[in-house]
Amino acid sequence: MDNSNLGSSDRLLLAAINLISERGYNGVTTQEIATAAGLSEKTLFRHFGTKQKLLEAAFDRYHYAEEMKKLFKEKLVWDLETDLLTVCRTYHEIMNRNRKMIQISLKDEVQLPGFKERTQQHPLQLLEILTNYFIAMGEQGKMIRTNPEMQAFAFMMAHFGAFINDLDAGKNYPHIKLEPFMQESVRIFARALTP
Amino acid sequence: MDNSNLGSSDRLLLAAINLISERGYNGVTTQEIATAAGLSEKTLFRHFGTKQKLLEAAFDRYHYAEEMKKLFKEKLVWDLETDLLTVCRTYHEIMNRNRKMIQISLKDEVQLPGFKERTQQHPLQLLEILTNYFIAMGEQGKMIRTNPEMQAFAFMMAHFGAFINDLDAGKNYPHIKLEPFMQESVRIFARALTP
DNA sequence: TGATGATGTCAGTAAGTACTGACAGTCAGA
DNA sequence: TCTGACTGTCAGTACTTACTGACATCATCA
Repeated sequence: MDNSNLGSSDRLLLAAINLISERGYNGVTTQEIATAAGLSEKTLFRHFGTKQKLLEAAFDRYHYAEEMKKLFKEKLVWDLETDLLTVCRTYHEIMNRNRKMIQISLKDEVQLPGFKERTQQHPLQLLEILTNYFIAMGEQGKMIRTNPEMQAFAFMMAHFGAFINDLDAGKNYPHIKLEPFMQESVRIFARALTP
Repeated sequence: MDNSNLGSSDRLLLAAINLISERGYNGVTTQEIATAAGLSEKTLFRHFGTKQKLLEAAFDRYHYAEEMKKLFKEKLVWDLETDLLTVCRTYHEIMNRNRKMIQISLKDEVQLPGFKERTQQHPLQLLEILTNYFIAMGEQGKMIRTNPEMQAFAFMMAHFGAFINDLDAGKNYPHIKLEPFMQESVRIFARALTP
């Protein structure tokens, strides 16, 4: 990765995220991070003071939140199959942007207060939005009215599972691709939930 | 945990699995493992030689495989809803037994050849079995015949996601319990896949 | 030119940690 | 009672690693 156009802090942050997401916090040395950033270890400490603060800075800078609600409100067209596809496309998009942070949070040897909570904010938000959407669809007679939250949860879990499964560059099930999976899962849920 | 009835090796293995699954390989010292086992560090090295070999021994001893196929062949009754419930119950059972090993494998700082592969053997097996089951059900006219592998994959991913989500003692969605989730997911897939 | 700010080099400290050797204690079984 | 297997203690080695201080370099800009 050539980040020579970026400032030193940014290069260090990116290198830290890359390495830590692959090998874990304790599996990477400050020396390695600095070298990967094309800088000296001394510079790393001049910028961030400690290794822990480097990770905190990376965390503050590269997490994306709050965009979920907006994305949904603007895009839904109140057709179950269409909307489910939008939802899971958006979901995978956001999860992919946060991929490395989620990987770090999964490994999670570090004791960063609020680290896990913040990376897991998105799924929680999505569950709430999707549940409300299912309820509204039920009231419009476009969906069966049985167990909206659990159904939303099941839909989410299917895509969460697929995302986690794909974290290591999709090595588990190499013949299964994301796009057809999204389409089939939407078909299944649409058929099951349509009155 | 009181394992005073077990032999020294077993106590060390159990302590290692517990600690490493929580904090990662590099996050735990041999001293801590020995203390947690109620033994001295020296004894740990007398038994296993190196920290790495301790983990390998734990891995060899506490992974469960090969039982999936048997379990299924004996239990299926060729009714979609019943069988799906059996499948996902068995799945969660096996995943839970392997819980700590899967956690270690997720953190995965260690370079154990074949470690990930072996912990991920079960899902692969299950996908194959479930796909063949879907095909057979289709031939019997008890299921729609469209995309059996992807449908099996979607069902698996839903439960894989739910399992991973539950790994940290179910802290993410505390109000959602496993059993009702299993039932609802089975209902969804049964409704979607029945002709 | 000279000052400033960011960086590199290098030597070094302090702590942690995997791992060893020597020696002693305990306890079951012959 | 003797033996042998197992364990603990303790001191210590060798290596790694987060982090620091002193000093040099270099580009920019007034």
